[in-house]
Amino acid sequence: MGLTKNEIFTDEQNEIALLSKVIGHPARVAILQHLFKINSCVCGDLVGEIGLAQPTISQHLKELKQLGLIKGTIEGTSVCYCIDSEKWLEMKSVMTEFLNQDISKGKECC
Amino acid sequence: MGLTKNEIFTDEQNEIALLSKVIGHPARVAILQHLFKINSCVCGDLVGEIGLAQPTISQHLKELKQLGLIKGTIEGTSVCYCIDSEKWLEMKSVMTEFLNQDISKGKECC
DNA sequence: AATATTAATCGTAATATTGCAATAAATAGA
DNA sequence: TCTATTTATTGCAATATTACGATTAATATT
Repeated sequence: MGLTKNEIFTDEQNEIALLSKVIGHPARVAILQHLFKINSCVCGDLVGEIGLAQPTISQHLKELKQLGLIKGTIEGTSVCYCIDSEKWLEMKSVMTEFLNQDISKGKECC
Repeated sequence: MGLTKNEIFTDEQNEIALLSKVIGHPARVAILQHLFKINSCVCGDLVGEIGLAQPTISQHLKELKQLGLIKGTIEGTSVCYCIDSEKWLEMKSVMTEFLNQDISKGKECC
């Protein structure tokens, strides 16, 4: 089938999965890291920075944008992208809560 | 092509992506949450807990196991699964570092 | 031994993802 | 206006993922 049955899961489970899925590709990780590294917008040099073809980068940017993690501004003939800090903090909060679940040692049986 | 070009990315980028990819499905999120919730091993009732068929659950468990996030112990005719706390903490560390990248407001341009 | 129970594996269908060439769209500059 | 530059979109091929029925494997129970 290839179709995830989202309807049987909670909103929280679906949100965690959706956020993680977008991070789940090294090109998108690289794009985000680059945006953090230059600590500003990137206006055009992403294709040179990451080693993928322009349409491929464009597609990854689209996914990041759709989720709201980055925003783009048209700047003449090029487009400037930067992290949407509000959405980033929201993701950080959701993911941190998930990751911080306690592992109690007492009841282990494996 | 459908084939991720892992070789052009750093080990760190690939690790972050790989970890996130496994979390990137609500069934696997639900399995992990359930393991945390019962705070012990789960021996057999996962198919009833999550609403997916037994082979599907088995497949998701396999992926979680392959990454090392859970471990299973054969217990008679059933199998007990629990979080591998060492691996979980490792993932938490990698993901937290990624998520904690600083968003400096000074140089925004979008 | 025969049967029941449980989980893994196999096979398969449907859908999603990745990547890129070709093309289009939009603006800047000559 | 014409051309160059840059990004988005389209179309397509290859591979991956998701889901499940059928089957297998392994152990428990009778």
